[in-house]
Amino acid sequence: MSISERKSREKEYRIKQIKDSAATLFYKKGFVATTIEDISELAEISKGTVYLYFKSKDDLYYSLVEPSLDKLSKNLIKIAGMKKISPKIRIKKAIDATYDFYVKDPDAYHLISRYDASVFSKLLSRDKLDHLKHLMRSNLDQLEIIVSDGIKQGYFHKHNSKMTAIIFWNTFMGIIQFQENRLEEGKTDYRRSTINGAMEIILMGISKR
Amino acid sequence: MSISERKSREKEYRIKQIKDSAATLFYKKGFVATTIEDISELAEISKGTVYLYFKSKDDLYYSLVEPSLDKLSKNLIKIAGMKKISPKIRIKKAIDATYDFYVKDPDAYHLISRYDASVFSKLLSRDKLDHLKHLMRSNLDQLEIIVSDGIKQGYFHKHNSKMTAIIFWNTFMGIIQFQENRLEEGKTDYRRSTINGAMEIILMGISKR
Amino acid sequence: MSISERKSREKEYRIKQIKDSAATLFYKKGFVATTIEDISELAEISKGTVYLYFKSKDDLYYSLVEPSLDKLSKNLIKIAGMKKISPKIRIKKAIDATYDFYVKDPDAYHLISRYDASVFSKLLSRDKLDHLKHLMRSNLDQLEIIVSDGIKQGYFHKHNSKMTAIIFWNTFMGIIQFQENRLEEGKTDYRRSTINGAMEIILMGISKR
Amino acid sequence: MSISERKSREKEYRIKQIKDSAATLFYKKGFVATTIEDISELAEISKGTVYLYFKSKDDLYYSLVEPSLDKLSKNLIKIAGMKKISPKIRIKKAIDATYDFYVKDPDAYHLISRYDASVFSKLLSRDKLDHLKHLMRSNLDQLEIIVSDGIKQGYFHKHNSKMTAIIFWNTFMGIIQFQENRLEEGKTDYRRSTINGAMEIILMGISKR
DNA sequence: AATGAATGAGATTTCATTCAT
DNA sequence: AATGAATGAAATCTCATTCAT
Repeated sequence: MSISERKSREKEYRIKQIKDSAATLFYKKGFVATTIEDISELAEISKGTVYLYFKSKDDLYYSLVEPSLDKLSKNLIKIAGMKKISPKIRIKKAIDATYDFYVKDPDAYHLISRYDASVFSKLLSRDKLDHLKHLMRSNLDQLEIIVSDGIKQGYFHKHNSKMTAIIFWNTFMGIIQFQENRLEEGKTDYRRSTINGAMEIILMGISKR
Repeated sequence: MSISERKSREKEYRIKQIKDSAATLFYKKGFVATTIEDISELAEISKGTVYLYFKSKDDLYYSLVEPSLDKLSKNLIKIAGMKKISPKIRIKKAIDATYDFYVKDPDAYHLISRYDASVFSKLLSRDKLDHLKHLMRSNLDQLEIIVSDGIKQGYFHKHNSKMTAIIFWNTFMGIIQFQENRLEEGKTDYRRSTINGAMEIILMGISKR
Repeated sequence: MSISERKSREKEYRIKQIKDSAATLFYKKGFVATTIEDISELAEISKGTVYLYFKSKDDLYYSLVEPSLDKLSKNLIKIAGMKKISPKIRIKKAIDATYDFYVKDPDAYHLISRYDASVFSKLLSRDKLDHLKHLMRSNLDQLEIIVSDGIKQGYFHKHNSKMTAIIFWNTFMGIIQFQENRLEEGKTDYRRSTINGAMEIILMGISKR
Repeated sequence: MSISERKSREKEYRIKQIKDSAATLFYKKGFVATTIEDISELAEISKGTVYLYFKSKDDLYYSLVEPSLDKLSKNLIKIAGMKKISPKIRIKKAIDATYDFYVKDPDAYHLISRYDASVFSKLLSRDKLDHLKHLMRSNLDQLEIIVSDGIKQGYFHKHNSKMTAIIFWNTFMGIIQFQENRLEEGKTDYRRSTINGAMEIILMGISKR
């Protein structure tokens, strides 16, 4: 391993350290309540070092949220576009993709699920804010597309497809939140099964027999 | 009217002024971004006066959230207890009560719907926090009771009743949030109709035919 | 004296305290090297109080420089406009006005004479910076007008009037600076007489005999 | 060329690179606003390397100002000492030397002309500060010597020679500053001609006919 | 009871300087 | 000799809370 390779690897590691610490704290205490000092202490570096790698606090937040959200967004777009696959299956795939994203990067998921534009409207630049909003909106759009396909193809009852997408989306978020609270209290992990059950109910509710 | 009566009435009015202003601003800008000065200006009083009636900023927040949440909570408990009425109707009544609460005091509703324990865990005392959690949990519990009754009485399929309650609850919150965003963009108001539609779908999903 | 009168008077006094401290320190150490903490300590108040009366550090600077510079500017405009008075006398009046300004508010004078746009271009808003530049430029313009009149009326040799104005202006500033250094070393005060002498030389240089 | 020779030459070059970059930036943005990083980037070296050759930021500034000022100072001393040449001609020579210095190394000139002891009194050590002051003072002294000779030899009116020197010096600086501002605005370059004109006026003012 | 001036702790951000490689 | 990552002191500014009037 060359020196530059090692340096580059150490740099990557340092960035990961900071991002991990930030994600943990943002999740635990919220964006505003988390200070750069908190982050630097958890990452066991100095305050200045954070600014070596991230232009500002909101830049750090953005760099944490954007790639994960972007990836999920692209996955959902791909799934929504699989027109040959039945809408019911596609819905399940979309749920799987979202759950997968949640399991692989829970911190990022929480940042997204807690996302509250009003908190950041002063801190994030217009561009960044709009981009995040766009991604958030897109996820809902993909679900809507699938539902809409299901209606057109006669699988689902005629419902407002946007509304139906909202039902899926919010139920997902709500169950994760609720089940996590249960987990904290030391109970059995029913996250995946509850999600599945809930999605079944909604699918049942919208499907023709 | 005696002098003390008038004084007492003025005091009540003053407190209402402060609470209204705080609720509006907490909703519009979020808890952290709202300053005591903002609140006092909107209430047309001085900063010091706020502290005459409320111990601290978070005490003000708590006194805003608690009674509203408490009232809704009591309503839902009453509805859940109407064992003679069919679970389907009771669900609808619960939804009506929540929607009513939302329409009559949107600011308070938003405070509740955006309630994020982690943000306040540093600001609110342990008991206050626990009490709020308890009320939030209770609302879900009432929905669960109704669903559970519906299952026992053979109206609904056998599902996890807690999960079903979550579906109702989060769908409600999600639709309000989404439709409000639409309203802000100048579009038609579909809040009530979308709520109704969504609840129908979920009821359809869980009901036997 | 009513309570509000006294309060208002105390407020004025507080503002004066801050301005005086700021002017002293800006002059002694320069704008950048002077911290808000320095100012607040000299004024025997807290940091926060400075921000109670001034929006920002540059706002404080601006509020210090602008009125004084504005007053001088207006005086010079008035003098330049006294077309019935001979240019020679008007030049002397202009010098008197500037010296008067210097004596009455030496701190403001020094802030102006040290004014270096490049230092403030990052700190002062475009508007404020442009306004200050405009005032500085105006002073030179008035001198130019008088010189120009003198040339038209045959009193002065044909010279570039702008250049001649620069000679007057910079000689004034340079002498003050030099003589102040001498004063610091405990020598006799020759400020006024040296200014007079210098102005005589320049007038001699440009006048026809 | 031996290895040590090459090394030494490279070292010289490196130092020149740093100094040039620093001079450019100090002039363009001012001492405080210029960061060591800015300088190292312009010099195309690393931050650490700057500290290999200069003890500190102010040491770099000093090493930039001192030699330039020293050279000008020596030139003026030489000119002032040319007792056989008429004072009028010597004044012109002194102006030429200063203008020459300005044209050949404008960055250094600006560092000197903007030199403000108060800003550096905290940054530079006592001796360094005193030495710079001494050099600045010397330049004025040489002009004074020439003027004084002119008075003694009956060419000039009896004036305070120090004051007359100040007039020359500050007029020079002021004109450069003013004409540079004009140049920035895209106007014609009148620097040299305006300097000449101004010096003529002052000479006229002090000369007997 | 009401005011609002004053406080000062604490947040974000910058940058000269150091030091291990 | 050269690098540039890391440091941490210090600067600006905000705002919940106090308190004299």
